[in-house]
Amino acid sequence: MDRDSMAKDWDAYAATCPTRQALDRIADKWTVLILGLLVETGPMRFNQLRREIAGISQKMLSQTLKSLERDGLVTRKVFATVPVTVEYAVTPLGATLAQTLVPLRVWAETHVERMLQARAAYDAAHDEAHERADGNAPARLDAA
Amino acid sequence: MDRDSMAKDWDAYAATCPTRQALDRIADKWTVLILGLLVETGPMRFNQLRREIAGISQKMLSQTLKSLERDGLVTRKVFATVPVTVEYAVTPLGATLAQTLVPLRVWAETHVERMLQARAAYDAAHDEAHERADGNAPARLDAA
DNA sequence: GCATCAAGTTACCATCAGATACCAACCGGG
DNA sequence: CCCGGTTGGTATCTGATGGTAACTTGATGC
Repeated sequence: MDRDSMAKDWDAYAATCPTRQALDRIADKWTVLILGLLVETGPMRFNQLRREIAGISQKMLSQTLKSLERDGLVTRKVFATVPVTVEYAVTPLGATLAQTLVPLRVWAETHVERMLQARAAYDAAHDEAHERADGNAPARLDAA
Repeated sequence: MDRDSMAKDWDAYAATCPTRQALDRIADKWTVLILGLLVETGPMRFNQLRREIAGISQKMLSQTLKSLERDGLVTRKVFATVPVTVEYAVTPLGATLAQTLVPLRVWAETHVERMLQARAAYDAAHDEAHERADGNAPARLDAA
């Protein structure tokens, strides 16, 4: 009855909880972009994904896709066509994840300007403090 | 009207877009846990965070907090108490981010079992294919 | 004088991400 | 016939990154 129907107190704040590893996998730049694309565009081929996600390397793409497939978030379908074709698609489980990942990408696109402003202000304050503290490097100690 | 209220075509799928770096920072295990904790518990001190987030090292905590402060997502307040006390709190901007990060942690806690099942199935299929390269192998269709 | 707590920093090492090159099958052109 | 181009990867090398543990600073207490 209560074998696995109930969440058994999974806690991402516990070091050894599998949730920690899961979070590490899903809270990932490439995962956000890949799942977001697959969910919005539908099934895609390997090189199609690679072209759409500018700047991703084959290694990271294939590696991330393999992880996602292993965790049941995407499916991989091979077509024995002329040059072999491989199609990736999100699973229902992956779709539920994508629904929480897409807002993350949207947040980034929406608030990146504010972050850049904050960063510039922080750096300016730091440069100022650095310059007025001393014009030269006083802490020139030998490496112990 | 549209001085900076309008997003100027930021695109996380473009390799050089700052959104990519922003996404890399916010789509991070420790960022999810730190912001989630600060938003739910309120301002916290350094070692308090360290104790609550089991398994995080001082290095990663201070590093992540410094990034978050630089990007205007948390504030750092130093109290000149007996042993110096430092309090971290989320900014309004950080709070908006936390609202999209918390569901991510919740998703992980909710669906980790399904992921573990999928992973076990995937690994079993792989081990099977690896150990027995004969007979009634279902994944032996490609005949490579 | 020594240990202790707070909040870090630093050194060191294992792992990882990124760039590049290569592979295998197939096809079209010269 | 050989060259280059397509698909979907793997292999290699290197610089960046994450984790572990030790050291720092500064006051407090025994």
